[in-house]
Amino acid sequence: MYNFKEVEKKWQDKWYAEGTFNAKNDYSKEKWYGLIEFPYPSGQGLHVGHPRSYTALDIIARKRRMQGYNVLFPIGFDAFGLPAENYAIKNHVHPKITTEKNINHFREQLKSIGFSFDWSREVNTTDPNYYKWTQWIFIQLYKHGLAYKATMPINFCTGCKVGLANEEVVNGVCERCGSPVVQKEKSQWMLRITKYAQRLIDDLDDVNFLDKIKAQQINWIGRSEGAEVNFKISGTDDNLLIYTTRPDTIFGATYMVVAPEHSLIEKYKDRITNLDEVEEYKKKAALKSDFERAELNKEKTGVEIKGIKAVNPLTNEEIPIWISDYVLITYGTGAIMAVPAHDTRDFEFAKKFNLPIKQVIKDKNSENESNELEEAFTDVNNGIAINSDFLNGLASKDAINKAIEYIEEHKLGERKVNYKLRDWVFSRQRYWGEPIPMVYCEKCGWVPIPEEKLPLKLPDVEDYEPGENGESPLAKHEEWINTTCPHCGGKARRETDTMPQWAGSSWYYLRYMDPHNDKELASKEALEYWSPVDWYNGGMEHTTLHLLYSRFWHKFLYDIGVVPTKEPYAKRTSHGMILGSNGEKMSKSKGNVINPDEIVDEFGADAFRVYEMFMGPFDQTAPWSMESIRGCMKFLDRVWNMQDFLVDGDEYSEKFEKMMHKAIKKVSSDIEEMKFNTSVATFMTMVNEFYKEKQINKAEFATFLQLLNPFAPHMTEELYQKIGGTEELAYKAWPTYDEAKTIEDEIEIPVQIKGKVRATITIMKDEDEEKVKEKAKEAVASQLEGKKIIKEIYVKNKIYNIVIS
RNA sequence: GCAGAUGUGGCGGAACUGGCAGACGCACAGGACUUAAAAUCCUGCGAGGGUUAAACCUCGUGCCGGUUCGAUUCCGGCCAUCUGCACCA
Repeated sequence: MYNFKEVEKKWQDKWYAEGTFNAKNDYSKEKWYGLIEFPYPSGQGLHVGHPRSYTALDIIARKRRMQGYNVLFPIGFDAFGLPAENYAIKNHVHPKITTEKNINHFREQLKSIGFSFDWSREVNTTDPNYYKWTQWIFIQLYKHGLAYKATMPINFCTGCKVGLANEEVVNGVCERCGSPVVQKEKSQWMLRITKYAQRLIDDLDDVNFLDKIKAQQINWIGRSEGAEVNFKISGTDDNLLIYTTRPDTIFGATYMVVAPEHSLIEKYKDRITNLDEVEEYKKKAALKSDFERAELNKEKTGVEIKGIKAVNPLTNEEIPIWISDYVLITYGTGAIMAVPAHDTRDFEFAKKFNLPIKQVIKDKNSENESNELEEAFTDVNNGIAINSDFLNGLASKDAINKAIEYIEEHKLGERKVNYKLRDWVFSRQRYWGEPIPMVYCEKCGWVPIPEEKLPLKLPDVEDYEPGENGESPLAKHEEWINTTCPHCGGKARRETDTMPQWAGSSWYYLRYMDPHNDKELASKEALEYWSPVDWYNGGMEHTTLHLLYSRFWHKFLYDIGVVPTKEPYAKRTSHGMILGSNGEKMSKSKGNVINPDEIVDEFGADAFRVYEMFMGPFDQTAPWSMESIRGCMKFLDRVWNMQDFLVDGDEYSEKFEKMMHKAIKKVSSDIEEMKFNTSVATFMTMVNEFYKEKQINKAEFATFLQLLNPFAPHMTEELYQKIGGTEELAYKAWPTYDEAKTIEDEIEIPVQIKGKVRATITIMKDEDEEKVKEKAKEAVASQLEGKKIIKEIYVKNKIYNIVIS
C-alpha cells in the first residue's frame, strides 16, 4: 500500500535541504525562465486556484530541467496591500507581523505540494532590500519626467477612504470593499504611462501572448484615430476645440456639447445668460459617481449654454453649445461636435431636446433615402457622404481622409490619435505600501531622496487609520514627515502617500534574476542571461493591468539602459478559474471553499497535482469534484502496484513498444500545448494496458515514471529508486521517441456507404488501393447487391466510402 | 452596445488538417474475492428499435439552413451562458 505521507515528506525534505531545483549560476548553459504570478499572502492561506497555475508551470519547468536547460523557476510574495492593513486597523496587529505569519504559512503550503521552486531566490515586496529598488525605479521615472504631481479628480472610495485607480473601480464601487466611489479633487503622484501607449500596442507583435490577452491589452489602451477641429465661438477670436473620429460627418454637426467640467463656462460666465442654470447642472453632475454618470439606458440630461454660440467651420452655420455629462472631461478635449444623424448618443440627446438632425451619410445598401431617420446611422463600412459639399459621393473611409486633409489645409485642426488609457494614479493614502521617496521643500519644490539613502524605510507606527479627509496615516507622524531638503539643506516635508500594490509586482521578475544584489536591482550579467521571462502564466484577472503596468516599467527601464529587452515576457498564458463543486465561484459566504491543506492531507500532493491537471482544459474554468480527485488517487495507487508485476528488460517489449513511443510523443507535445488533461488520460490508458497483461518491464516502467514525474514527482522518484534507478528523475534526460515506431502497421479503417459506416476492415499501412478496394467491397457486398456504384472515395489509411444510387 | 470565449452522455471532458462521435475519469449496475463491509480486480454503461443472445437498423455534438461522398470540425443566420470593457465622440 502506497504511503504518500511518508514518501512525499521524504522527497520534499531532500529537495529543499539540497536545493535540488535551484537555478545554477552557470551562464554558459542554455537557460529557461518560467514565471508564475507571485501570491499575495492572505490570511486565508493558499487557494486551490494557485496550484493550478503553479503545477502547470512546475510541469514545464521540470520537463525543461530534464531537457538540459538551466531553469529559473522562482517564487516570492507580493505582500504589501490592503487586507493586512485593514486587519491591522481592526485588530491592532502590525501588518509586518501578520504578513510574516502568512508568508510562513504559504511557504509551508507551497512546499507541501512539491513545487520545484528555487527557494533561495524568494523575494518579498515588503522587504526594505526589495523596495529599495522599487523606490529607485520611481526616482528614475521622476528624473525622466514620467512621474509628476497633479491635482485631479480621482476616484475616492468612501469605505477604504483611499484614492483608487480607474481599474480598481468596478461597477461604481470599490473593487476591494464594495463601498460607493465618489469623485474627489486630490494632489496625486501620476505616472505618464500614456507616453508609452503606442509602444505598448506595437510591441505586442513581438511577443507570444494568447490572442485574447493581446486583444484585452489593445482594448484597454483604446487607440482611436480622428481629428481635432476648432469651432469658432461667435463674436470672439476664441475657438472650442473638439475631437472626433468621424470628421466626415462634420456637415451634420448641428450643435456642440462640452463636459460639465469644461473651462469654457468659467471663461465666458459674463456672457452666459443662464449661468445659474448651468452652474446648477455642473453641481449636480459633480455629485454623481462615475457609475451613475455612465449607467446605460439612462436618460440623457443637459442644459443649453445661452449667450454663446459656435460656428460650424464647414457650413458656417451658427450652432448652439450645450453642457451635458455624457461628454467626459477626461477623454479627448472634453468637448464634441454633435452629429445626431450619425452618432447614437447625439441622436438620443437631439431627440430629447428637439435639436435638428441633419443626415449627411446614406447607407449604400439601402435604396430608399427616407427623410426621417429611425436611429443614427453609424456604420463606417457602408456609408456614402451626402449633403456634404466636397465629400459627396465618397465612401465614409475616404471621406474621413478627405475631410482631414481639408481641415489641415485650412488650418481648422489636425489629424489626431487618442487613447482611452489615462496616466496611472500612483499615490495611495495608506500605510502598508512603499513610501514614495520624495520630499517637498518650499524653495526647491519636489526633490527625490538621494539614491544612496535608499531604502526610505516605512516607519513603525501604531495608528494605521487614514485621516478623515483621506490623508495618509503617515501624515499624522510629524517626526517622520519633517526632514531636510537634500538639495538646499533647508526644512522640508516628506511625501506621506505610499505606492499602490501594483508597484512591487511591476518588476519582481527582474529581482529574481539576482535577488541578493545590494548594488543594483540586478547585475548586468544576470539580466543579460535570464531575460526575458520565457513563459509567464497567471490569472486572466491580471492580463490587463498588471501586465500593462509591468510592460510599461520594463520599457522605461529598457530606455534608460537597465534591462536588455524591450518586452519582459516572451510568452504569456492564462489558466481558467476553479469553481466550487456547485459550479459557482468559491467564496466563504457560499461555503464552497476547498482548502488545499485538507486535500493534500487526505489524497496526497501528487494526487492533488494530477487532479488539478486532469480536471479539464487548462485555460477554461472547471468545477471542483471530490469524486474525481479520488479517481486520481486510485490511478496513482495502480501505478504504485505495478511493481508487483515488474519483470526484467532493458528494452521495450514488443507488446508495448508502439505504445511507449506514442506516449512519449503525445505527452511531450501535450505539455508544450498545456493540454495536461489529455496527458493524464494517456497515463491512465497506459496503466490500463499494463494491467491487462499484468506485466511491465524495467525499461517501460522507467520511461513511464519519467513521463509522469513532472505531474507526480514524489511517487515517481520513490518508485524509480525502488526499481533500481541510481540518479534522480529530476535531472534524468527526457525520453525520446522514434517517429517510425509510433505508426501502426495494421490499421482498421471504416467502410462507408454514402458517408455512413457499414463495416470496418483491417488493412496494412499504405496498402495498395486496389487491395483495399477489394476488401472494402467484400465487407459490404450484401449491401451493394443490385445497386449501381456512382463514386468511390479512398482516403489513404483513413476511410473507404462508396456512393451508390 | 463592443470585444473575446463556450455550448458534446447522468457529470468532468476527448476527437490530429473535414474521415468510425463519446478517449480518459467520475457516478451507476452486475460479477469475483470476503463471514460481511471497505479496498481491490473483472465486465457493462448515449437514446430508441430489434434479437433467446447477437448481428443489425434509426436518431444523436445548442437551434435553423448551406457546402461536401462525408460536418462536433467549414460557411450563413439565430439562441443561450460566461468573461472583460462600456456614454471613449
